[in-house]
Amino acid sequence: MAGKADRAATEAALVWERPERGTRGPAPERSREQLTEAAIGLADAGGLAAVSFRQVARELGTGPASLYRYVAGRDDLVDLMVDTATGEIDLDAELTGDPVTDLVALATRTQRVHLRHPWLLEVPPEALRVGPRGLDYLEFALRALKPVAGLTGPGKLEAVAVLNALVAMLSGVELRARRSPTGRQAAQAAYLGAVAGRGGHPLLAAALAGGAADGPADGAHLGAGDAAGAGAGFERVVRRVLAGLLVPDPPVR
Amino acid sequence: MAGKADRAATEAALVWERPERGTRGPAPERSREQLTEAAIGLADAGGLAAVSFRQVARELGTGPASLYRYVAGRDDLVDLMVDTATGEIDLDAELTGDPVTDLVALATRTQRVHLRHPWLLEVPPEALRVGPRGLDYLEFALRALKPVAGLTGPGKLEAVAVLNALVAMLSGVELRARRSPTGRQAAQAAYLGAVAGRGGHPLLAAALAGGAADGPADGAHLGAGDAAGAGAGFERVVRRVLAGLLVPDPPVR
DNA sequence: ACGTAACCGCGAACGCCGTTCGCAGTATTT
DNA sequence: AAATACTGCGAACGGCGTTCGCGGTTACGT
Repeated sequence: MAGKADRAATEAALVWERPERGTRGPAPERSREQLTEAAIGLADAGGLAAVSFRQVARELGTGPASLYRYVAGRDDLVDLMVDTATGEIDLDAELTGDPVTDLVALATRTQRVHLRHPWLLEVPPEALRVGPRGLDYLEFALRALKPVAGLTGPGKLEAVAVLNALVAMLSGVELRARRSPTGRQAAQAAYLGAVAGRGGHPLLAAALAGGAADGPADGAHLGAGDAAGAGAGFERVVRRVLAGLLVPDPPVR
Repeated sequence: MAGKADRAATEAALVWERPERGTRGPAPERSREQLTEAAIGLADAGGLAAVSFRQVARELGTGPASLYRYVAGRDDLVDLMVDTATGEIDLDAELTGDPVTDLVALATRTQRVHLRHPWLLEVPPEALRVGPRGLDYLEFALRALKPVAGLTGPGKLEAVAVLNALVAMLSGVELRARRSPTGRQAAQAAYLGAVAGRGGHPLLAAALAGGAADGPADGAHLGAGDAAGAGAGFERVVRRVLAGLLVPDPPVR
């Protein structure tokens, strides 16, 4: 009784579980890989918003409806894009055996991918989206975490999640620092400066204006939480966070 | 020469810099606050996607076009929503003087707001969006960070950014753990389990299946990076990360 | 005092979006 | 040879953000 409806509901909800093509009809003229490639191209150029079924279809010389033979909807396409980008992270690096060092290196390689594909930061993190390459990534990170004693399995996964969130955020900072500020961004900076001068937020004003020990810090060229010597600071911040997260016995105070 | 065009380009790009109403015409029948309230109501119920100009207008008994008298576009509305939600974070708490303790407390209060307004996690972090209450929040965080010696001003802002990213991620974990898994989520969990059983990712399989020291960890009830005893673990993780981030001299190795 | 400039409300419309339907054509199974 | 399961895709649906333009209203400039 439940069999059929049950199967229809649970069966193949994710792309990874659906076969790329059936065994019956004519050979498909395109492939998931082609769709993904076209979509990533569009996203690299114009952000995730530029990835519409209509645009992707145009890129491939067909109509939007045709894409549904390869993919169940836009979500599937994004899944494929994310997993493909994840696959660009090099997982062949040798491990030194020191988890912090190895994860910092992994984070650096991950950030490079983020900088190459800024749309990754626009992907809504609501639904998780872990495909085959994502699983390889997790497995690699867990391998790097193997020597850590004080953490349970789920605890290690949580550490990886923290690392990913950290890399994403720092990549966003770096991206905004590189791009010449768009209208909105300039407006935010201006607003921030204006409020800082208004006197109600002295510490914020001080933090924005001064105190850069090593880098240029005129202040206005960066966004809000963005003010930081991002380039060289990346490894430093990641290392510190990981060190704090992985120590067997946390500092008590 | 540049005066007019320049002003038109830079003038009042953000909601906070535009007056709520002019001095000329009839009094507006509604207010930005009402729009914001309606929008937040819709978002609380149906996610950020449920916040459309048409829906908000319907909620207020008018047409979509009318809203443009209060707000320049959807982005402005989201700005208002975020800042209003930020205002729900209590900033009247006494500071103990220990930055880590004070920031952990702040993080906990922030998480409560995230859990009350899950749509906050769906807000694209691309554009920063810091309004008046956001500034108050930053000022408060910087006040808590005042005793920290080894960090420059921008460095402190960076630390706050890390904290926020961390809270957002952990809130997402907590939210997914509470909600009964939707179709997609269940599918992800099933896929994860299937791959774990396939043998190619032994460490991942182990991490998913075992090793929960204190909480229920059957594995399937959680998503991918989500496996963790999230509830009680929140403070622990935040404390560790902050401790690592704020130590004057980072561990060398 | 009064003309006019600036503002409010809003119906109608534009161009985009994701997605569904249905049909003609094609390859495989029975 | 019939049945079956697939492919490609034109047409259409409902929803979206946003713009235009118009009639009515208020306050400023003189």
